Amino acid sequence: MAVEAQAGKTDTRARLVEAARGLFLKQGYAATGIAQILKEADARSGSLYYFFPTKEDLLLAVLEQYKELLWPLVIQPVFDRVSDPMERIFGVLDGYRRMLLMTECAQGCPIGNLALEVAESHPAARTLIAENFDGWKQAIEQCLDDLDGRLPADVDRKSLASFVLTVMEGGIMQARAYRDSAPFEQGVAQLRDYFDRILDDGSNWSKG
Amino acid sequence: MAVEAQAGKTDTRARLVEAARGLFLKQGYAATGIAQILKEADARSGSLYYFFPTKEDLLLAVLEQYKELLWPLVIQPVFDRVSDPMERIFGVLDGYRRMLLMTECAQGCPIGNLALEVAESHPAARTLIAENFDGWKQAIEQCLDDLDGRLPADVDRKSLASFVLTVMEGGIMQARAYRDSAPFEQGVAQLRDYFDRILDDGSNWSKG
DNA sequence: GTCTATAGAAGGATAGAC
DNA sequence: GTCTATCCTTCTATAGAC
Repeated sequence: MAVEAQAGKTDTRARLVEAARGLFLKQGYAATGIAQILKEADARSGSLYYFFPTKEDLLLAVLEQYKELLWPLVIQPVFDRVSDPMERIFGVLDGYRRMLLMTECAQGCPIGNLALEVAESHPAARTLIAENFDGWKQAIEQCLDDLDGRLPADVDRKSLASFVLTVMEGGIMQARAYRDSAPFEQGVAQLRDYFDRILDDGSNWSKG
Repeated sequence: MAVEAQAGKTDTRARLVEAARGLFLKQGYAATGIAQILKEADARSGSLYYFFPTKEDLLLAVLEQYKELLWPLVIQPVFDRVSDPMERIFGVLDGYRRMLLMTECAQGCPIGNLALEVAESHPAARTLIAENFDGWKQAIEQCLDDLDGRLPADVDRKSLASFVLTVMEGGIMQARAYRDSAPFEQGVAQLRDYFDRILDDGSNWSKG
């Protein structure tokens, strides 16, 4: 009954978004051609331009999908596995470490890549990038709130969540530049050291 | 006597590098066309390909120039103005804050942009990007060494210098994504708070 | 070292049949 | 919604005169 409820309903749009997502991640936006996306998605240009009037609209669809997948793919799996709020934060960060290791530090954060490449020239994309960052930081902020009494009351949760993202993105950038995950791992370790110094419990539990 | 000591010696090569540098910074590498570089430099393609066999060679020249300009343009002016090692670090960071403010957060760190855009697809460029990062971190590391007794002996200077770069780059990325310098400034403030907690002098002098 | 002219491929996007 | 065919622009790069 729904508009697209027919059997054999088209998945072309989804294939195009998925192909574009992967290629933008590996090569960047400007370096990826429409023809390459079509080949990867096994689709023809008529289909692409039926769904997306311009290449930029395809980029926006990719960024919308990243927003939708943030919780189910990046946050929730960690939250399901880990209950301690502090360890949840570092569990999320560890997901990025794994991505670096799996790709030999070739691939990092897709949002970060696009942030630096298209932020200025594509205003609508920049907004979606900011919204992706917002969603990510809200997950971290929730962990900080859940720390309850362990985090001193005068600590700005939003600012600290923003700092976690800053360390994550800066660490990934260095890991990619050096093709070595060590700068990322060291940055995360410094961040943990910082948390240890902020937190009220003096047990230093996380450093063994 | 020297090879290029004639009066009216050509500056075409320098104009090409300068034009490419500015356009790569504003638009990225892939999004910048040769024709645009030629127009900006007021040169013709014959000249460009006389000096640079490929577009990538021009990129490498830009990255070499960044290496050469790091100290005279980024580090030395701060070191000349400020003597305290800790304030030198934050003086360098403040230079990036100024760049963000001057450009309404459109332009950040040129090396960081290129790191994420070309690191994987252009190996030679990636190496030069890493060398640029190395030079930057060496300047920070020198400040850390100059702190003498204020920094506990068990603190890894290299790792901490890497962390400063991580915070700088991650902060610039967020500033550009939000078109707001606040995330950068907050990140720097958190970094200073971290230093305050690490340093041996308990006076908390930097927080008033 | 610099010029003009242009090759040859790839770019994004469109038209119109089905 | 998908197909083929193609338009027009831009791209990187080259050729050859000066």
